[in-house]
Amino acid sequence: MTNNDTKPATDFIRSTINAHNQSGRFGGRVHTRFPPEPNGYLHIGHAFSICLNFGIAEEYGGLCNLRFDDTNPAKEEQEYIDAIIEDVRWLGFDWDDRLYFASDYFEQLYDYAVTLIKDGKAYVDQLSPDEIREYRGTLTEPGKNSPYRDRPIEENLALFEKMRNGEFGEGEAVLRTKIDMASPNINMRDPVMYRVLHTPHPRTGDAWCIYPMYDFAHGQSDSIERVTHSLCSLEYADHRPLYDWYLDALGIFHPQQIEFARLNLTYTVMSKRKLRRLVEEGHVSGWDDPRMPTISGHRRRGYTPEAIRNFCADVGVSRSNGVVEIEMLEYHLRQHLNKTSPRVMAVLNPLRVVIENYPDDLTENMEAVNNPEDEAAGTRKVPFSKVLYIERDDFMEDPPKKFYRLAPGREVRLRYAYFITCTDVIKDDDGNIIELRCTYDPETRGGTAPDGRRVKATLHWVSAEHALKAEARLYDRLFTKPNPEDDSEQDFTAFINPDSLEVRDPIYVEPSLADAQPGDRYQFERIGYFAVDPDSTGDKLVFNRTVGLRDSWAKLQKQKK
RNA sequence: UGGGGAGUCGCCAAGCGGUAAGGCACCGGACUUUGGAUCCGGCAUUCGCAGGUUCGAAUCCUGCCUCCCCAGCCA
Repeated sequence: MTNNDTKPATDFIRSTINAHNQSGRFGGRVHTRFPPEPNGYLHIGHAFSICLNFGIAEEYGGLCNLRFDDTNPAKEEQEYIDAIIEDVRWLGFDWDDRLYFASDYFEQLYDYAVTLIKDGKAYVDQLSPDEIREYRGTLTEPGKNSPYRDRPIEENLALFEKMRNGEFGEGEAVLRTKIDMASPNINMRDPVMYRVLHTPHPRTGDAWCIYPMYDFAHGQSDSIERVTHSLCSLEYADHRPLYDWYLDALGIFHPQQIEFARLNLTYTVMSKRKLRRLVEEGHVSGWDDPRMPTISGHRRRGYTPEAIRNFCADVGVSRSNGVVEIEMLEYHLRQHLNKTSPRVMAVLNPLRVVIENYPDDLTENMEAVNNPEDEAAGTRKVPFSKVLYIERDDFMEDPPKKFYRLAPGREVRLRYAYFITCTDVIKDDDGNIIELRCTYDPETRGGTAPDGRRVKATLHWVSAEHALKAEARLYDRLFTKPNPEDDSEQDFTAFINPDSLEVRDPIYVEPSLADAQPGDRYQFERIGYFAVDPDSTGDKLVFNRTVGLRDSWAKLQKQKK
């Protein structure tokens, strides 16, 4: 299929794991985890990490946990937890009963903190947030010790307990690790372990008013879960010394953190903050707007989990920051949809055609193939009659070179039906073409001429009398620039594509679609792949264009411009 | 200017001292009852730059350049 088969599984992560397996560091065990913070919806960048974590575990016969990094109740919500679970599952991954939350470990984490205090490795600092920042120093200047740094252990113990008991307001006290205020790595300058937050937590409610920081929670959570390989993105490389420091200081099971470059895509944005803005500022209809790079947006748009997984595997992991062209994702999308989507005929921009020599009251049911890529998909009947709709783009009164479709006097094939020849063009008073008159050759039923003559084009069509009216939502890229975040002058919203959504209503689709259900995917022949939107009602279907078919005629046109 | 990472075709990415995989994109051509799909062919004398080591370097050494990340009581 793709280079998946040929690509040697020797990227730097797998090499490291192989080395561990050789040395026996983890006894040949491979256990990973996907650790989202429930503060927003998952996007395709997360899908990359999900595929990596679950994929590697599977490859090595290991396990992957789903663990929420819910240590900041100020930003986290149950709604996001639910959505994330649904998205990871939809992508096709399973964590059995290993659904965990960092908040499940709050008591244990608290005990770990007490241990560090008792070992003289942590202290309660009562410097203000501003003072802490000042004391931290800068990138080029060392920081200096807090005046509270050398408090007696007993005092720290008492103070930390007071923090837990709610005797401090937010910003009045924090628990810090005693490491090195002069470290060239800022993360090692007495990092904060706990802060006071008088905010109820989605899961622990008001049981706590102090919450562990990421650095103090993540590694210990990995350790508690016996995770062997803690895969994270590049920006955490600077945190690895701290990750290791806590585990060593506590003397507990020590997983290996490995960092990789996250996935970026052209023509979109990938930060939760920016995605949230798109939603909150109304640039899109919601987190699951089909133009969003969220998993839920892709799902609604008609993407398949397989397409996303194949894409992620094909991109590969590395440590270099890059931006993958959206075309590569679309390639995998078409690749999978082509094999799995039933074909159907739909006319998006109708032009009425009357077959003058066809009987007025006759309806023939033409046999059509459901999926030429999959014989098991079978066939169906499509009604044909005297009055039809074809695509406006499939006719030109004065066709240029290389335009093979219908034109005055020209004969083409109507897919699965007859050869027709255009005999007349009907226009309104303004000169707009409103109807075509054609004749058909009864000998060509099914699409082949007994005399062996050929036509250059095959058009899709729909019977006017039998067609169903529906709505089509045609999506284009959300941004006009490949890297909308690149501009130093303008906000990324300045590059939102004003034409990213075009609604066509009505469109005409063949009657076999009458029972289509939300989520069903089809290929509208010669046009593209479409998925039924949840907005569909009993009497009106709404189709989202997932992605267009490759179109060499359109490409030719583009080149001319 | 401190620390951490990265620089191989337009994009992603193999390569780990023996003379530049693969995929996407692009360009040709074949085939075609989707101008779809499929198939065939083309597409880096060169690996950020400059030196050096070596019979031989993208791979080793030295220096330089560029880009990304870090100064949240965010993750």
